Amino acid sequence: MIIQAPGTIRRPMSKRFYITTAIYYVNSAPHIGSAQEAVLADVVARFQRMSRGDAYFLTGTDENATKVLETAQAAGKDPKAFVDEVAAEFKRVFDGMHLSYNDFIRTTEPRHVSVVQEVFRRLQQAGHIYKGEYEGWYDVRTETFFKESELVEGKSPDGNDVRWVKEENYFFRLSAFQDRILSHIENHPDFILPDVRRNEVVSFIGQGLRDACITRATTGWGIPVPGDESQVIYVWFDALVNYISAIGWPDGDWEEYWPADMQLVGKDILVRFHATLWPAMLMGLELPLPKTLVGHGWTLMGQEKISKSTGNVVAPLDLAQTLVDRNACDIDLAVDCVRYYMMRIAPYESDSTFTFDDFDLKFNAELVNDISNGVHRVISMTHSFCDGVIPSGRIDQAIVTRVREIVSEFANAMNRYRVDEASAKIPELASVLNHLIDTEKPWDLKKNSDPRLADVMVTLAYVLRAIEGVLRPITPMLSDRVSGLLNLSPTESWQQIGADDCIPANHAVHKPTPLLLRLEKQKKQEQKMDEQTQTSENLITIEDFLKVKLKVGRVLDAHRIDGADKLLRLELIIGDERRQVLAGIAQQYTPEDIIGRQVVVVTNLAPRKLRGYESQGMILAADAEDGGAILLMPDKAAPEGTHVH
RNA sequence: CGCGGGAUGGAGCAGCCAGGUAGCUCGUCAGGCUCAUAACCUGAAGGUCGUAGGUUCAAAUCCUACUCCCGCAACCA
Repeated sequence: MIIQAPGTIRRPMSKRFYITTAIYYVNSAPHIGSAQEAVLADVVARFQRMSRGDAYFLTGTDENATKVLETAQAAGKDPKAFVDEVAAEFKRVFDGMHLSYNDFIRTTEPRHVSVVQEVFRRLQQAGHIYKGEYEGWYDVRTETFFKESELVEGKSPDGNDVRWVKEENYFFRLSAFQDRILSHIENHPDFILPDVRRNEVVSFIGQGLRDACITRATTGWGIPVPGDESQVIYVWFDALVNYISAIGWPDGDWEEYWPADMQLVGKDILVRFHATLWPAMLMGLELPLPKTLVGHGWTLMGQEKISKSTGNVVAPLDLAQTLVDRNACDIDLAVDCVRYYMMRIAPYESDSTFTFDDFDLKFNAELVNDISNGVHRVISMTHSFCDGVIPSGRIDQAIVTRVREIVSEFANAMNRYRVDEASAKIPELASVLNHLIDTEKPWDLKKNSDPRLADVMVTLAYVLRAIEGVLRPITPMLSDRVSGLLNLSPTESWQQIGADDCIPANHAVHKPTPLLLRLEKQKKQEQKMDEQTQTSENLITIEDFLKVKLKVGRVLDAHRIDGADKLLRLELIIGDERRQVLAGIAQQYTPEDIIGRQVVVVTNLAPRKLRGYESQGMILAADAEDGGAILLMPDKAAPEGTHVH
């Protein structure tokens, strides 16, 4: 959805306000955390369009990772078809969330690929890229490099033969930019926000930057290195370029956009990429750096980080749909309510927490009780006391002052990209409205035919109009409904908010209709059903289970591993087979404890290397409450190698 | 001593950088109102601001040490 926001009709300033999100890795559809970042940027963009008349908002997808190829193949799909599918899903969700992006870039698009290659060429010509070698002791069997210090008696830690191997790659002289980046950070306090993140960046860079290996041997997916088809460009080096490829660099009118005013990314990808590699790349290209990088925190699900593996993913559109299903409102408003909630809990310095209970709470308390009901009160009274016409009267100047104060606090927060702070101003404004109603008691004025009724009613309409305006960047559809009820056109520019003439004299409003309805307490039954659905989705068949080969084994020997305080290296005998298995039980069990004991072993688990040792299986243990492990063992001795079901 | 963040009434948070009566939301209790969606408004109770020292006329805020949590990184196959 490319939205021509009302504000953009006005003549853009010499340089446009350019805002970007990170581009999203196409492993799955956006969850509430990644969508939140995009909504955050959208809110800033919409605010800028209202306040300065213009903003250009870019988002997109990151599609060139080598992993994409594997994921697609695992799903039995052609990689291009796979990324097309996921990118389309991102667009569907972003459109559904009312994002007003001006452009959606995909890193597999030719317009991006050619620019990445051009960036590579220019940096190479300028001497910032050189061909180098990765070299080290290579274990051919496990395809792994080892340092001299990691070798055990001239062999790999697993006992495999190793040989000295060199692999050629291209390197970017990141180290050469270290001091320039540091001094830029020092001279531009707003370059990295918040402060916490800037400190992290400074500390990271201060430890010394190493040149970055920016190419990989090709696997047939990714952007080929110009002039060397045997290699593809490392996915991060490729992805960062999207911010300039999307605006047409090096041709076209990219200077209208660059440098970006605000680049919004998660704290995880700020330090190593957006605040180091990216500025260095730009310096190498002799391009100015973005004005501000914002590294936001995470929204956690309860106590846990949102992740696919723990299954706590909440799809934002599904969350909106639950509001519809619970008869709170229609889908357009439901989406806005999710947007509102996301902004209210938007993490900035620290992480924030999402819970369904908190969502219900803020929905009822703020969106329904304060805002929607406040709107309804004013419109209803206009009808029951003034025949549906806002009379002409004098707006209370004390209220005007208070409203303008809150509106300007909102704007100040938005200009510092503190959308969380800004959105907290909305219930404040609603509270001005509700408080005013209760203190002025229009019903008494009406009963006593007090002429002050007109003044009060127009003041109420004035506050309502301001709420409509301030809500607009966050909840555009809800704002439309409010201006609709007021029978006024949407507030277009920020300067109109709280203006003296924002309510026409003797203005007829529409009939009151509640916008949002309260949510009843989620019944326990429903929650139970949710749980059941989840479990049934997680059920496996007996065939699935039988894929896991479990056998009884005995611990022949056990050793601690230097530098590892949780891991034990166990020598197991399983039937006539011997295996080395690593287990994270060292804090509960000493080697002496378990030598000679029988354990249950998963024998067909793919081997994995830990601390330089290969683990060829997994022993079963229960999770103790304190996070420790409780080993499972046969009730009575069973011959080693016995199958377990 | 791997890096970083945090500890503030029952819950979730702000205040700390630029020391000076401890604030917000939710919850609880009491009252009010009736325009409105059992919504709204007012008031009250509830905190020795993790612990121990220090600096200062004055410390939630600055300094030191300690305890406990949480991210990341790893060593949770």
